Amino acid sequence: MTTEGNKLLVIDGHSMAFRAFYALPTESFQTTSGQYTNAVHGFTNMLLKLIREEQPTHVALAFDLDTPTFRHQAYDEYKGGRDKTPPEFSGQIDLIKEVAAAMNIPAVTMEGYEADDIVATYVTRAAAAGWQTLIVSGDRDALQLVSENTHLDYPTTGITKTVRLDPAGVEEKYLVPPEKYRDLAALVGESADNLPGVSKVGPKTAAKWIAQYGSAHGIIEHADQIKGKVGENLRAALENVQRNLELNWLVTDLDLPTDIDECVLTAPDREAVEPLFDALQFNQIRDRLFDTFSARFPDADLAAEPTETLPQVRLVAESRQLTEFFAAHQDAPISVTLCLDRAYESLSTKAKRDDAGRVAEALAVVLTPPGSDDEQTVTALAVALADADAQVEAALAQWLADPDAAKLVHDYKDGGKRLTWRGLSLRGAAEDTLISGYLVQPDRRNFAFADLATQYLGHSTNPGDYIGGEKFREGNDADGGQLDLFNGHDVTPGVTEEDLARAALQGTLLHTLSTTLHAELIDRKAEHLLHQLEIPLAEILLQMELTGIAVSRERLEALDAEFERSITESAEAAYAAAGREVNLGSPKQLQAVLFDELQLPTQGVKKNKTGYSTDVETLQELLTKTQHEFLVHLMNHRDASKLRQTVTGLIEAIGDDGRIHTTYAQTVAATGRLSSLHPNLQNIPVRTAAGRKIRDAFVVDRGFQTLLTADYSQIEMRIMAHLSGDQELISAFLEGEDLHSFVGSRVFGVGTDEVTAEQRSKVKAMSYGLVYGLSSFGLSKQLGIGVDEARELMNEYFERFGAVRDYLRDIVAQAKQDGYTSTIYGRRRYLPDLVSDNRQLRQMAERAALNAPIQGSAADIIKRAMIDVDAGLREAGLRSRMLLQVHDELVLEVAPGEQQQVEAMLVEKMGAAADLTVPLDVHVGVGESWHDAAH
DNA sequence: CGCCCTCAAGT
DNA sequence: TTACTTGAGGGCGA
Repeated sequence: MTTEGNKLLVIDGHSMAFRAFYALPTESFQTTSGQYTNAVHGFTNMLLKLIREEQPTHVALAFDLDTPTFRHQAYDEYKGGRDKTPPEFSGQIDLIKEVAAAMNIPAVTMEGYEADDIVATYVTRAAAAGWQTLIVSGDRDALQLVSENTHLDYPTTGITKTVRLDPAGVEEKYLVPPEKYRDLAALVGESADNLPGVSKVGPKTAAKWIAQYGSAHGIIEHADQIKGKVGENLRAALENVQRNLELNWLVTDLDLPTDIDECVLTAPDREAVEPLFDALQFNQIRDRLFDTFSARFPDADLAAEPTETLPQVRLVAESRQLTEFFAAHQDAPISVTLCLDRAYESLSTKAKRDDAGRVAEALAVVLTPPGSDDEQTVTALAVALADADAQVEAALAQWLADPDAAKLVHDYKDGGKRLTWRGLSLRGAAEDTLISGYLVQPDRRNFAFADLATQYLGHSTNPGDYIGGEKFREGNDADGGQLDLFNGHDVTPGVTEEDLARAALQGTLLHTLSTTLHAELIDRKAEHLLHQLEIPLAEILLQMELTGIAVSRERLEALDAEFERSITESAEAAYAAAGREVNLGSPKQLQAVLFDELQLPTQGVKKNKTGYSTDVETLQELLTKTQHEFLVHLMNHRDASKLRQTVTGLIEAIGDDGRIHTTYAQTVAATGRLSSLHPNLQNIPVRTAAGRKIRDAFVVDRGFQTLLTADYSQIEMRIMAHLSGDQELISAFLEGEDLHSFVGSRVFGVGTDEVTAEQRSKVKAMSYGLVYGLSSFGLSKQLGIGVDEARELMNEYFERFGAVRDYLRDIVAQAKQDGYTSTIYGRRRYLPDLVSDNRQLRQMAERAALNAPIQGSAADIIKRAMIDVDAGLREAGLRSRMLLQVHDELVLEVAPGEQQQVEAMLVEKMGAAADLTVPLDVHVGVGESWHDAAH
């Protein structure tokens, strides 16, 4: 029975599900019940796209089983060495099969065979019947099936991008025609299947041989004629090649449970789709599925669910509309979303990042009131910033700047900055879903609004541009047709009606999302962290970022030149010592020079994934052993390069105002710390003299008297004393003695003034190490002493400070029980890996559990201090201002005549920021530069 | 061009 | 086999 015109789509389900799994982030695709769905999501999308675009008449999915196949029986190590399937993936294959069932598409498996064999059998039958076939598979074995009527879609990146291969395509890409691909693969080997081939033989050599001898068998027969090293390798690996040939041959005559005729595509089973997609929380995909099939099967009952209704948006024409709107919604917060300039989206990521967001301007402000139950659609107002009249802009400006007018936002700090650049200001953030999302899930990487909406509201639509930038990942190409609804024309320069509607949609979702997240925070009694700590802090950080810190361009440029000279000199000296030029910044090339050419001893040298390490520690050890001159020049070169890199970064970051404006990331560090970026001002060198010169370039600006630094001394050990309640440690701080001398005296049983420098540095390393979960092994390495001596030191330490040991033990046990750690102020960090089967993961989580309450409490304390200091400055009517925060240090710029008052206020407020059983010691310094102020 | 790795700066 | 970060540059493969 020949049925010309039929077209079969056959998909290797396992390989494509895996591709989908790695292409999409797990954390963005999780149902409320916790089931991950990223692979299901990606796979289903891909399937629908293929059905829509390829219009197949027949569709089949092939899957592997967990049980061994005939290949495993023939070769024990087949597919050995593969990582275990990630737990997030498990169950998703079954869900994909359920999706297939709901769509009436067969998902075929065969005991003892792989998905590939099933694919091969379908392809063979379809070819015999004269059908066209499209294979979709991420497994290279499928290449051998390509023919005139059978093409292969092979994924390149992710799952969205594939390359379609016909016989010519296979030959172009893999250098041999499809029917010879097996021969090539057998020679080259297939690492994914743990099948080694002939060493040093890659596709090019293999293809050359195949051209010469016709096939792998031909090559084996003539193996003795092949010259050189590769010939030897070939003769040594003949068994491999034979075995590979037996294993990479696909079975084409399986007795499949579903014949190709039964794979005919029919309408999906609506009764099955609805509950399944409800459970998966796939709303957008459901619409797409019904759209796809209703075009194909007009008679089936597949009318799409009513499409989402975007909110109504009214463009404000006169200020009265705004004042009435504000009056009507006085009692409830209004969400504020921004339409950003889409023109910047086409810029490269590099260009966008270099200017740290300064490029994407706010073009329109959209204000959305809370929705009500009886009213499906709400009406939002939009103000076009480019062509609003003066009165409208004034009314908007007044409301935005009013701290008592409650707003809902996502990323207050970013939005506030963009509005400031347009001459507006933003105050009165009642809720910020960026921050509440972070407080709920501090380990999360990405807090894009759309992703939070997807996770918490199951709303996988495109809310468009919003405060915080970044469009919904799925992009617009899938629903590009929707633009027609709005004719796509701009209602104000750069902004279409759809943009406004999507911003308003985000506005309505913001109301729901903030309620959801807020409820979670109340549930864990952490709501005060949002309203009393993080949101007030965001306002302060916004001001600090806008203010920036003055630098001396001259000093930086002088340093740049100085370091550049030093780089050149040390490089030349290094080349002379090595006997040749080498890229000193390349660990790989250094390995060659150090260990091959210079023959430095490799014994005991630390290794990493690429071979012997070339980090400072290693280089220092080598220097001690060999005194080789190259090492000195290399290390000088390293130092100078690193310093120069910092300096050039700073010079590039100088703004038009002569100041450097960092950006604080408030939702990155899982412990609650801030981080600083573009540029990072929290890792400016300080330990070396050359490095400190860089700090000398941060200076007080005209109109101000001095820079001032205020830092907490040993805040983490003080928190340790407080949390553990260790009387000995507490008394150390109460007596105000040098901490490490005190600890040393107790550990070594001598008087505080008899502790030697060596003893002091040992217990100092130990004290700091404790906070990070240091082991005796680690301590021995750090101090360069034996493991036994390190263990002895730890025992002695814990003997004297027993409550510390108990605390550290209990904190891990408690975290294991609760699933999370808490800071003094209730900031949680969830550590699911504490119960992981993987020992390394588990131990990492245990160390994180030791550290999180301490580092996190320190972060909370300085945040509280910043809020109190800011209030102190304002209440006293001072002009002095905070510029930087470096974890336990604040840098301020002091106005003339305010120094004494500011100093006293800082010491008082920072000291009182937490009520611990030990005092908080604050050290203050002033000076013309950051370096001077720290001394 | 994007991704992974190594190295190094800070608290 | 010590926590938390940002960032540059090399090397490799798509």
